[in-house]
Amino acid sequence: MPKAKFETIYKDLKKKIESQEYPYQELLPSENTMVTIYDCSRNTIRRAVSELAEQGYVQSLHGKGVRVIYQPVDQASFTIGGIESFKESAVRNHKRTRTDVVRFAEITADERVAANTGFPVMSELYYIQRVRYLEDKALILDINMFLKSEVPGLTKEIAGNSIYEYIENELGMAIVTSKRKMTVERATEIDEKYLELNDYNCLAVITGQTYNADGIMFEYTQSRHRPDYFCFQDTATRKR
Amino acid sequence: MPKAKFETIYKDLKKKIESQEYPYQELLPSENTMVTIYDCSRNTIRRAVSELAEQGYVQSLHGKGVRVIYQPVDQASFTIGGIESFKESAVRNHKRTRTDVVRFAEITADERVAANTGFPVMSELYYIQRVRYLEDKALILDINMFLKSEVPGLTKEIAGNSIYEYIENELGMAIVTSKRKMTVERATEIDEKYLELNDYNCLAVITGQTYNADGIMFEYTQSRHRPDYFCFQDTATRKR
DNA sequence: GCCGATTTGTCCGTATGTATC
DNA sequence: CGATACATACGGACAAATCGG
Repeated sequence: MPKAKFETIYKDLKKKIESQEYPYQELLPSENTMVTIYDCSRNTIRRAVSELAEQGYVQSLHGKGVRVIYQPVDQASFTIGGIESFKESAVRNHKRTRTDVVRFAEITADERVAANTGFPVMSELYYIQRVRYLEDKALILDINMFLKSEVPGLTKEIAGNSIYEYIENELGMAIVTSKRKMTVERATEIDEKYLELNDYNCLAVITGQTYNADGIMFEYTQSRHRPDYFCFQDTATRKR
Repeated sequence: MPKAKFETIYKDLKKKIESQEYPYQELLPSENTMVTIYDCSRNTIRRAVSELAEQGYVQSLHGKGVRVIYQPVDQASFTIGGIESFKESAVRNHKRTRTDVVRFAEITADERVAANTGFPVMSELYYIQRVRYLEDKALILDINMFLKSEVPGLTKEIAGNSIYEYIENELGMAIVTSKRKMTVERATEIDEKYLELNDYNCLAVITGQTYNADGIMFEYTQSRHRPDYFCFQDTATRKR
């Protein structure tokens, strides 16, 4: 799958860092050393390393070397700076999951929907509400809208499994960029109906817009999370 | 300030996108065109564009061009995928701010603190609690710990202004990487004492570790936000 | 403090591959 | 098929930071 050279190098380094062959706070081999190890140009090494830096695995220090700053995490967490589906992150954490589709409809975007989601007015959409269970606990209420023209043939059955799997494998569509916004909102009746909130009166809400490889926004999602099982991770680098 | 060529190009493009000279959904000039515009190599252009893609401003489409996917935001928001201080984001949004330092102490990290923060046991630390006001509303309770050896001479007065300004301008230290974790937590008595939570019983909590240019973790922060004024933005790209 | 070796940062020119139109 | 546009890769040059002698 990774036919690009820099990517195989990236993955190899990442694996060695995660297995602590290159431990926390140590320096990676120098770029010139890695050039001979991987038999490639310095630019290719630099590309792989900068990808690692983006993901918060390493930090490069001018004149000194590239230091590993990755520390293994214990807790189940969502998305370390990438796009990952519910199912994928569950598998990564070895958890049992279930999904209930509580609503599946086809709608046309009116003014209000368009303003909220970013879809053009009059877009034909699938509207889906799902409850996500992890180890038999209802943790997430997902509201998805998909552009019918881009994601044709969506069914309730597919929604019960993994929509992303369908989109990528069946439709062969590449998902590229996702813009997300995290807020905390008051619980609604719907939330209380489907999720066990104990006595929390609010939820963590992630709303997102996803673009495909044609630059078309084809998905709007709102993920409403039960507060005590929610964790969102992120790495940032300062722009001078 | 931006002495690097790719960075001036990056900033110029960013400005043109934000001012909608290059509007949403349009294509940027092709790489070869920009090579003649900015009088540089294609690599330099690509570097600038890939930076924009990382920040969610554009998306490049193989064989077609580079599409603008930036949309202006209305709401006051914190950090669009970067490291930004409270003061910086306030200024960016043209808001009036105030900071109350409610606690300023020097402590030594015991086992428990070390385990929570990631500092080594026995580290000498500054411990700071601050309440942040935006337009006279108490929005954030900040708990900071700084490594004394890396951030010497910190005072209550500096904490009342901007610690990052002190670190970067006075100490000349470069802040590079920040790892953050977002969760939602139940409100504590301290939270209720300092923040007006209305009847929210939880808060948005961002905990983070910051590394300087030497790869040393010099800061641990916990930012406890009043839910109704909290927004966190993020852009992700899918790794194939 | 200076000098040289090492290491990362920036930039260029070029070649080739691949997707789009 | 050819032209255009982005993607990957190479090799080389010089700058800037770090470190040891």
